[in-house]
Amino acid sequence: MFEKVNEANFIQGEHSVLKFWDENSIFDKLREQVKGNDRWSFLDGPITANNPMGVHHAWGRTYKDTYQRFNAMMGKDQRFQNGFDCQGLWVEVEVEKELGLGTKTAINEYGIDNFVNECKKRVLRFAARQTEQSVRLGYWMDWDDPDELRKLAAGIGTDDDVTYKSAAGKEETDKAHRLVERLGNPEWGGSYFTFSTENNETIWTFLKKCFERGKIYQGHDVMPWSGRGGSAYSQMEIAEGRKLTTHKSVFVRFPIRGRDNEFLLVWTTTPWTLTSNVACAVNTELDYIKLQAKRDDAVYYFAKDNLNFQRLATEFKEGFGRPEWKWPKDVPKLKTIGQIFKEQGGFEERGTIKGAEMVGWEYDGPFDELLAQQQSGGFPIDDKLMDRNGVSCHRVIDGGRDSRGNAHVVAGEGTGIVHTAPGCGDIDHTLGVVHGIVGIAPLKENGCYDEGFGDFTGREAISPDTAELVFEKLREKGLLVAVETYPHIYPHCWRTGDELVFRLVDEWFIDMDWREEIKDVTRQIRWLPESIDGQDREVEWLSNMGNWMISKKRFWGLALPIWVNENDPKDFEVIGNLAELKERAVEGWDDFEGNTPHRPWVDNVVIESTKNPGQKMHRIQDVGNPWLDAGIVPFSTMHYNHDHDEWRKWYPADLVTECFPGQFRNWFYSLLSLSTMMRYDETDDAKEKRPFKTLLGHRLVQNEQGEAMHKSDGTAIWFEEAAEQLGVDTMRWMYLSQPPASDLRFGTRHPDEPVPLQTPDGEVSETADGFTTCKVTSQPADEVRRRLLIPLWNSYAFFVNYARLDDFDPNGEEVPVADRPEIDRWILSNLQSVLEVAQSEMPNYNVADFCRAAEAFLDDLTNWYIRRNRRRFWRSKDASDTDKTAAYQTLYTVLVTLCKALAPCIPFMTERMYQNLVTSSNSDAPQSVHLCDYPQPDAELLDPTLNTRTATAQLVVKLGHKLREEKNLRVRLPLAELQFACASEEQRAAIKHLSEVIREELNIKQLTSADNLDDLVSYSYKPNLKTLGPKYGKLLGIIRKELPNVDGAILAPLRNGENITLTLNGNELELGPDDVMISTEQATDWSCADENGVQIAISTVTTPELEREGMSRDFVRQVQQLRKDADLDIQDRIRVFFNTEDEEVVAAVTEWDQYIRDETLADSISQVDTAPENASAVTIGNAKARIWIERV
RNA sequence: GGGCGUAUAGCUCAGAUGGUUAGAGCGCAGCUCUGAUAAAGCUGAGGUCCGUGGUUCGAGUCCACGUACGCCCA
Repeated sequence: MFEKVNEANFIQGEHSVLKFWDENSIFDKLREQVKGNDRWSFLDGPITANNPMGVHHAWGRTYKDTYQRFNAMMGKDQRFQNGFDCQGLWVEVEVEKELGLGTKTAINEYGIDNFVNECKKRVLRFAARQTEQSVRLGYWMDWDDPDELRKLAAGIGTDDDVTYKSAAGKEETDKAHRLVERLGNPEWGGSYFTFSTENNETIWTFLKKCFERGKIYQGHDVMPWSGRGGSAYSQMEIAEGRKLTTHKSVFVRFPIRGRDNEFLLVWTTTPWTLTSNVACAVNTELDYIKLQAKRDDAVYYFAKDNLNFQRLATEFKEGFGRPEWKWPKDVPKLKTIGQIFKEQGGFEERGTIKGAEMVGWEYDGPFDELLAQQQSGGFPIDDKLMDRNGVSCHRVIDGGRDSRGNAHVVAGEGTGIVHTAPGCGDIDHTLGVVHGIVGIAPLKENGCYDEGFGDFTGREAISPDTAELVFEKLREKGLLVAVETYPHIYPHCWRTGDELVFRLVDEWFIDMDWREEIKDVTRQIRWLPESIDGQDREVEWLSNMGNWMISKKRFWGLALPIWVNENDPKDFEVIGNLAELKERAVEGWDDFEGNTPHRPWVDNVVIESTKNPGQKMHRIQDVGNPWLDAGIVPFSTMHYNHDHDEWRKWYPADLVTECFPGQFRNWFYSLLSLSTMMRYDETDDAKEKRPFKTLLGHRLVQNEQGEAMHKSDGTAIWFEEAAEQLGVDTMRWMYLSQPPASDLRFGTRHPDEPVPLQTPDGEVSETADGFTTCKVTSQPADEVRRRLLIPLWNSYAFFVNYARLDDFDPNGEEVPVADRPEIDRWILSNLQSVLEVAQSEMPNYNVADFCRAAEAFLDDLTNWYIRRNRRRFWRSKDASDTDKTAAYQTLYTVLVTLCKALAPCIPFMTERMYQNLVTSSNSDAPQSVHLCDYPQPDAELLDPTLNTRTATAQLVVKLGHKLREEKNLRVRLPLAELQFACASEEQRAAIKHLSEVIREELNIKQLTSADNLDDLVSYSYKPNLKTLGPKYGKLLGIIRKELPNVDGAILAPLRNGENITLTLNGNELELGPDDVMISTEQATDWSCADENGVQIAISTVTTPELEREGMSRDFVRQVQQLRKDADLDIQDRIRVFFNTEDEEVVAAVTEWDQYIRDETLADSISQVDTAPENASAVTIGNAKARIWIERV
């Protein structure tokens, strides 16, 4: 027996389903059920376990869950392994904040071991949080118990033994860090953690292969550097951190040696680098102006084109290329150089010279008194350049061209004379090497000036005070020409927001000269959605990227397995795994053993050089780029190193899905590169090297206005806020039905409106992380509920509540489908079509199209099938009523099948429905909808003619409604006749076949088929331009104008398919039936319409008999409303009373007494002289009446 | 600065191959229907199809230039 269905209470229902799954271990049963079957391999991209989840994380996770659930219902064995990204600067930054440590020095003082332990703890804590949130989303993965993870977090850094219970239920007792390094291993199950020893060691394997191919090298280069972070940034990281900012830029003059009162005019946006100026670069082909200032007769040289160049004119008008990068309000428009000199007293032009003539000029630098400028060999000292120093190198050089042939020095923004500081700039550094000039690298790791820079020593480069000091000193020396505020896009640290500086560093790189191999692999992969051209984007990145900087001078991350000879920096080796390290170790192994291969523990293991026996090698202090951690997972999590056969089973993954903006140069890139290298010595087939077969990308989650949501201004929606206010099934459908190539406008958070959330543990007013929970509104969510969830629930409730009254037994003998009415066969046929879509689109990772088909089906179900069939369900019970049984069986089949088909998408609601519909009456059925087989379309039930036939009837009904509307004839008023004519015999047959349905829907007494409706309509004729255009060309204008005026009698043969000839404005034309389009207009007493070859006319004449019948239906309608208002049960009987002064109403009620009583379950209808106060005033026909009811 | 893409109703977007009166959903207004429905149906208002020129009998559609916006790369 079904349980009565009440209001949906979606969110409460979700919590009860979670409980049901948990108590009955449904997910475990699913895994058991598919174990050993054919495989479907999904590879999860690790989520950064550093913060709680927001709604933007839930989109991808919904895809992951839905495709896994679908494949599980299709019987596929899977790994179900979630991943957490654990290592890297982003964790360090948060832990630094927690601990109040601002600098690397502070971390060193705190103790690297303590700090690294805190990082591990933070990762474990947030992994626990994200696990809880994911479970709430209904995301089925092999989760660790969050409390077990928290237990491990608490144990890290203590000497206490911890007993940990793994996801697979195994218990193990050990020191916390020794347990933690093994998380995600095959015996324990659970999520993978990129800080695991398996993961780190597999990266060592990768780096060793790179080393064997000679791709690892140490670079001595100027790189973007974060002073606070104490670290260089790779190309990928810089791309994430570009911001619009303003700097004080400065025009400065350098006195030319040997020329009296003549200067190079130089401009820079980074005044701090002037301390380290070594040379000036010009473009040899450019014209340089010689300009004499009136104020002091000084002569300046700079590019001629720059004199009146409107600097940043476009940017002033239009901003810097992104909506949020408008010109800053408080920054004035930039002046031209000419204007600057005019304001300073005017100038005279004294001719021009070519840049080439200036090359070789020597000049005095602005800070030649600094020790660093005077030190032989530069700063730091370069042994090969001991014969020169900064001061002696000051001369004009040729800026040259880059690899694409573009000049480094161009006219425009600056002065055409580029201040060159090889210790402070990328191109500068290259130029320095080419021209054999010394470098001066002023900054230490912390971003402050080193010794040797006078008053600057110890100052922070990016501090505005430093720039002021530079200006002050230049002013004293008479070198300052002008200072201005200059807006530009400048690289910033992507996490801390700090400005980056350029600094000479030693970092480790992978030479990416094997990029063609990676491109070949990229081309073997299917990139979805097709519209975003993912493959092209990836290939383009691979073509343009530079060598991969993999080192970072930080603390928490992969310990790069590079050991360097202490006597010879060129002698280094890469170690491929811990066993190899143990074998090679000559010192420090015993202290290290038992710790994870992280800093600081691994740092003290010393090995002996192979090339130089007897010499010791130490590990470099750097940690690795975190994208190595995420890129190795197709190998590490599938046990490449320890169980190659197992790995072979799951590699390559069938699917990877992530939010794509940014990932082409991050995770996708690292996956492809690492996989290509890992397999280089195993296969030559690019297909065999691909880490995944298909990539499904999706775009970003935005607010309802289409703007980015930010944590900082309170517009980012926390996962719980949405889950407990909108419902998770709702959210999932929003994600799944959204085209992945477009941003999802999710909803709006109202940071000023705190609301408490109802949870199973009671009401909460903040998230577990301490954020106040605020109101979230979402029109898209409302629409999903209105379009999908509510109608589905109501269909289900309708079925169950009537089935209960009738004691319907779902296990009873089936009425053969062939014996059921057409409408039953129609909805069953439509159901098969939906299943066909599921079977074609779900394996194609196109769930959105399936969602669309399901919504369209649900619309047919509620607004046609159920509405049309209500009477079959509510008529009185009769055991031999096979038609009624057929109705129940049909709707039951539809609901149960739909439940299964939608289960991967909306797992909660379908489970609730399934439990009541199926398991309540069938103990043999699978215990959960998610343990069912995914429904397959049944070809026998699929009948396309049913669909077109019904569509034709629906079309007639639609046209009929339209005509009633136009003539203001309400549907309750019966009309006498509808005539129809059709273009095809098929349509005529369909309408005849379903004439009963049409009559009921339109409340029309009689349907008449006609060959044509000529007597009821007149025709109008229009030219068919598509056929006439090619024939008559320019005459078309005349034809269009004149054809409607031609006598209808002349054109009539066209309607019978005959050709005609006519003369228009002296032009003789021959017209065929295809050349003219004919439309209908109506005659008196009839109203006509046509569409798709179906033409109908309804009689608009009413009679007193029809009016009275219409009034009786009005009366019924009003009584039903009263029943509803009184909250009566559908089987309650009533007595009806009415009061009116209109005789027609009395006549109608008397005439239709039996009908009204049947329809309203009324025992009696009585006319009463006076109505009580609360009687309802209604309109019956055109008359007034008051009616009221009493329950019997 | 280079490359790619987009521009259609208040909002989100459809509109092969050029063709008559440019559509849908949401929102808005009105009407209708309703013993499951927080529904549904119909009608209506609302358009400089970014601008300018061109090709054509005919351009939202093709071409050129311009403008704005987005993405990628410097």
